[in-house]
Amino acid sequence: MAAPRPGPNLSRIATSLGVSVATVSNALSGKGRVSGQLVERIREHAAELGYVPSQAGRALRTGRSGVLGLVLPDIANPLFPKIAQAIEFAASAAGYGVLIADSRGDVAAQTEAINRLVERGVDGMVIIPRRAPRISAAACPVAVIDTPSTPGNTVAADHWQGGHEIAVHLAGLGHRRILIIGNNQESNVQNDRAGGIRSGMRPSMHSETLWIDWLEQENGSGCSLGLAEKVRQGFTAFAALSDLQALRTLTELQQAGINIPADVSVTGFDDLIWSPVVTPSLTTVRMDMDRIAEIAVSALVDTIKASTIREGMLVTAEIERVAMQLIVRQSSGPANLAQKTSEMENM
Amino acid sequence: MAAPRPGPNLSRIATSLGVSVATVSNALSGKGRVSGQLVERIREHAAELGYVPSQAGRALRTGRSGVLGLVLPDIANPLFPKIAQAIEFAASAAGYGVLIADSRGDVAAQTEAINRLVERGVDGMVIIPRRAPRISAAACPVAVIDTPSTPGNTVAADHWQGGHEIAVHLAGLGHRRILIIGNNQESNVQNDRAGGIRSGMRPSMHSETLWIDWLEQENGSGCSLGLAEKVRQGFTAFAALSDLQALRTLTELQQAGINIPADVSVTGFDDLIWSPVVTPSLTTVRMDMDRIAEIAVSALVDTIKASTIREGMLVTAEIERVAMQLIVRQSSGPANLAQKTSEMENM
DNA sequence: TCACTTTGATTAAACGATTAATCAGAGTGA
DNA sequence: TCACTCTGATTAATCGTTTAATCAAAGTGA
Repeated sequence: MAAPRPGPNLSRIATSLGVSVATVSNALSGKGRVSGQLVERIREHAAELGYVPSQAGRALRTGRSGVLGLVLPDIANPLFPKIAQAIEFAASAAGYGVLIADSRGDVAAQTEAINRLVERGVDGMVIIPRRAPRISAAACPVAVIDTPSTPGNTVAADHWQGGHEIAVHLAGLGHRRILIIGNNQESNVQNDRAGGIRSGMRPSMHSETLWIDWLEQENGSGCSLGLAEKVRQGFTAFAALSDLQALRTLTELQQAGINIPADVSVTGFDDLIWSPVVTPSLTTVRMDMDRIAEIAVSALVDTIKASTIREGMLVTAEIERVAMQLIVRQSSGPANLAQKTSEMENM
Repeated sequence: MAAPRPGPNLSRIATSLGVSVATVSNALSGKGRVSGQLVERIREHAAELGYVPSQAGRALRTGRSGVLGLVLPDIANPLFPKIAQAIEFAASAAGYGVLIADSRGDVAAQTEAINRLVERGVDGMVIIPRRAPRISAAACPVAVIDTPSTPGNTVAADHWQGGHEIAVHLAGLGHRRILIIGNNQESNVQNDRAGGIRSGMRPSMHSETLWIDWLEQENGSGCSLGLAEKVRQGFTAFAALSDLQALRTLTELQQAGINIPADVSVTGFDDLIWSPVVTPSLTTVRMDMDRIAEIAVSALVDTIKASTIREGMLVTAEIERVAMQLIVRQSSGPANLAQKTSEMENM
């Protein structure tokens, strides 16, 4: 009735070679004391038989599952593919598998999702929170990727600096009135990005911030952002806090007959998949997700290896902020101003 | 040195209540023969201690890990969040965890990714292939989600019917010349969608197909699609085979000063995240990923439970095609023709 | 009362790997 | 030759769960 055995196991290899299981285990893991000659014979034979160690057996004995959890409270975020890919890549390079857990945006379900991961015996988890929920200390090491200003953050892109780059870029192009377009004011990430933009503006410049969530609460989702009116008010640059909002901005302006970048400039954040292929292609700022993931995972793995028992704790990394990179494309250009004196100031 | 013990286990509960481990196991699983009274006492005490069964121990004994693998050869596909979310939801409802594996587009790495999953002891896997690579029979049941026309497909959206819906919609609006815009001709999904569109056209209608990959191989990635020229040639409808291409089409036309939907119509596929919020919002066709995932996962789980040993096989489901739903938004409208006789035919 | 079934529990053997402890034999120096 | 250290291997315990086999006691029918 019970499952016979799919593949070969240590003892099969052992009896087949006339040695003990311990020797086989030692030979394959490189621990213990086995003569080089025998090691080679065992390795060869194991490869021949297509031996794959049973994770279950190993996990039971060592107390380590070799699996990390990835918690995404907002899997629908278009940033997700990049994050998932980067984490999966870094984890599998470190010999770990990645178990995903999603709470479909529901904050209450996040705790449940985390518990599910713990029950499955993950050795640690990477959490990408949204709107900074309190990370309830789980029963394993936890690395948080959000933004440097979030308490408990392990590593993240330097969203503030990214915003700064955008502002400096726009200032250099002569823009004086910038409309910052965000989604939700409670997002730490978006706030840092907006703060960074403001910090990079010159004293002579002016900015306003428009939060789409507020607007949609009044006018319904998918409503117009009223950007044509903003153009009339003298805004020449629209700095969205995410490429999704940048796209929305871009198309709304285009539909209103406003030319980009001739009339106004639009910038985004994150360099999402569509950014290079829309017309005009989007000037944006990119986070080095591979590097962030690599730092987060290696910090997590270090903590896992250091802790003798499975205890809950927030992981810290040496480098906790990774610079964002400005990608200048077609959607940003020189400000279309009556008096172009501002360019002079730049020299 | 070795991990002491994080939580309580069966034997701790057993000794604490003065019964045997087997009895505790039976009481908690509802198998064997235990008096109702004792069952209750054991359950209470287990809950009190916060007992969580060790997956490792269970997996070792039963040969089942309770984990499914999700293989995405192209995780960067913007469709991924929806798929991942739906699969994860269906799997966790069925009591399974989801381990992701990605090959970063590299076809060769796909086999390696599958092997990694097998090594981790997944009970089965869901594979979403791209460009129909041969699914090398893995050492476990496999459900394939691609398109009904792919051999070995388990369940998928009815891409053909989705295309048909698009064509009927455009025909009803009076369009006569349709440009189908796809990415890659080798994709089964895109071919089925295109075929569906052609099948829904009336005899009087004409279509051409433009494959972006070809164009980019000549002109570089991110190049113009030359759509303004197509408009001059009399095309009034642009049916993209994915919302990403639809977006590219939309913005290129807008930038050329062509109004949508007044001058021409644009449609997409998949109802991706930006489709409702761009201006004009995108007419598209949506697949019921939740239902597809539910069918795939439950078929997979059935097969897993039926097979005594872990054997490789392609899973089949009762329902293998799920209808797509047309979402009419602002980007499609009546054809702007010189002679509007075509509308008459529709009556 | 005896043979037999039913009930409610226990015993013990796996599953497959890791690893501390042990051991036989060979080599070494005095 | 004796005592000692290495080397290279084996033994056996252990992780936590499941489950077939066993068993004692109680109930049943003749």
